[in-house]
Amino acid sequence: MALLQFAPSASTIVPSPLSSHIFAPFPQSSPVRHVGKDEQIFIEGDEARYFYQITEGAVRTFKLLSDGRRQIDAFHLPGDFIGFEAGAEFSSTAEALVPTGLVSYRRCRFSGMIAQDPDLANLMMAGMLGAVERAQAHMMVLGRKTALERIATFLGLMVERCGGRVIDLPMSRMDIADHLGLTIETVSRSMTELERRDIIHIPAHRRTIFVRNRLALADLAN
Amino acid sequence: MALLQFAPSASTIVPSPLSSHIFAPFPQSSPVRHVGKDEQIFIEGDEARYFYQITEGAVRTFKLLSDGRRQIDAFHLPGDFIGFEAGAEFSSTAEALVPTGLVSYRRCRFSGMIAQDPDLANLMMAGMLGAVERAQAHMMVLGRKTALERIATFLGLMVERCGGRVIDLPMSRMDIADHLGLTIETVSRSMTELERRDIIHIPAHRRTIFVRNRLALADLAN
DNA sequence: CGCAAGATTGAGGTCGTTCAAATAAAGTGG
DNA sequence: CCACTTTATTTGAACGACCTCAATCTTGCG
Repeated sequence: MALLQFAPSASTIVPSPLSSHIFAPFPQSSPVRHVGKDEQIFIEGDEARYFYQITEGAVRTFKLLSDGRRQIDAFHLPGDFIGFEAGAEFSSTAEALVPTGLVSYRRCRFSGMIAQDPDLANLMMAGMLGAVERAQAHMMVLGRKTALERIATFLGLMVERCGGRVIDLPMSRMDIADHLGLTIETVSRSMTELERRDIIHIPAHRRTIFVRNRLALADLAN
Repeated sequence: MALLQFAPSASTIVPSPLSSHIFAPFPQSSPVRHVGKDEQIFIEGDEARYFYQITEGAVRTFKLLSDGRRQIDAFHLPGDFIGFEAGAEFSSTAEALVPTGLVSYRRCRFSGMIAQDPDLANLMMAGMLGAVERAQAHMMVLGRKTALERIATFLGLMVERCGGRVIDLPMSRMDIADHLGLTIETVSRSMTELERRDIIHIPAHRRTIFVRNRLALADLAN
C-alpha cells in the first residue's frame, strides 16, 4: 500500500518555492554545506560516495559532449535529492545556480538509513519515480515541441513550482537554452514573442517574469 | 551496502537479446499473458492498478500531444519492468512492437512482495535508477545531437543490447523517428549515409542491420 | 561613470522537414 | 506460383524553423 501513498514528485512533497525555504533534513545527515554560485557539487565520472539533498538555493545537473555541447537534465530546488546513482560513478555534473545549501549522505549508509526511517525510503522512491516522469515529459519537449512551445512549457512548469504568477528565474538564458535544446538567441526571441502576445511581461531585470495569461501559456505548452 | 551492488541497469542484469529469451518471473506473478503486434498493454491516463514485466518480445512506451505528435520514451525488452508509476495513473501508453509475453503484478501488493523478496526490491530499484540514467542520456540525444549522431547512438545502443554485430530491429522507421525526434525520411537518409560510409550494411529486408565498424559508430555517437 | 557580462535584435545560412514520387517488400486471393 | 494490392522504405526537390554570426542594448558592479 505504501506505493499508493507516494506523492507525484519530490517537488510536490516539499513545495519548494524558488525563494529560500526552511527545510528539515533527515537524521544521519551531515551539517549543511554551502556552495557559491557556479561552484561544482559533483562531477560526471567521479566516484559517487555521497548523495545530496538541497536545503536552499538551486542546482543544475548536466552532461557534456566531447566538443562542449551541453544538455541540462534538470534544475533542482530545495527538498530534491541529487547524485543518487545507479552505477559507481556520477552520471552527470551538478553546479549551484545561486548560493546553495546542501546536506550530504554517505551512499554506503543508505541501507541502514532506510531501515531506520521508512519515510526516507518512501521519499527517495517517490523522488526517483518523479524524476523518471519529469524526464519523460522533458523528452516530449526536446523531441517534438517547437521553440515557442518549449519556452511555454518551461515557464508553465516554473510558475507551477513558484506558486503565484511571478517567476524569479535563478538561471541564465544560456542555462535555459541548454535545458530546452535551443540557443540563447531563440530563447530570447521566443520570450519576446510571448511578451508581444501579452502572455507574459518581462521587467527590466530580465530574470523576473510576470505571467499575464496562464491559460494561454498552458495552451501553447500543449 | 545493497545499493552498491546494483547493476548499472535492468538490461544489464538480464542481458535481454532482442531474440526471444528465457525468463523466470518472480513469485506472486500472474500467468504469462500474450499480446499481439501493435496491441496496447496500458494507456496513458488509465488507473495504474498493475505493473508488468516483459518475458518475451518488445514494447514501446510513448506519449502523445493533442495534435498527434508522438514521443517514444523507450523500447523495452525481456526482463524490463513497465508501468511502474509515481502517480495513480499511467503516464504513458505501452504497445507491443512484436508478439509479446508479459507477467503482471498488482501494484497494491508491491510492499508485501518486496518484504518477501529482497531481490525484487533491488531489481526494481536498479531498474528505476537505470531508467533515469537512460532517460538522461536520451535527453542529450534529443537536445543536442545531429540526425546522424542520433542514429549512430541508437544503433550503438541496440548493438550493445543484442550482443554481436547484427541488429534485428523490432520497430519500424516511424518508431525510430518518434524515438529520436526525427522524421522517417531523415531516419532513412541517415541510415543510407552510414551505409555509404561503410559503417553499417542493410540487407534487403531493411529490419536487419550489420555493423561493419563499431568504432566508427561509437565515434559518431560521441 | 566606465567596463564587463548578459540579453536582445537583425541578417543570412543550414539542417532537417515537408510534400511528392518512386521503389521495394509483404501480404492476398485466384 | 503468380498478378494485384497494400504498406513500408527510400529518394528527390523545395521550404522553413532554428542556428550562426554580428551588432546593439541593458544591467550590474567596481
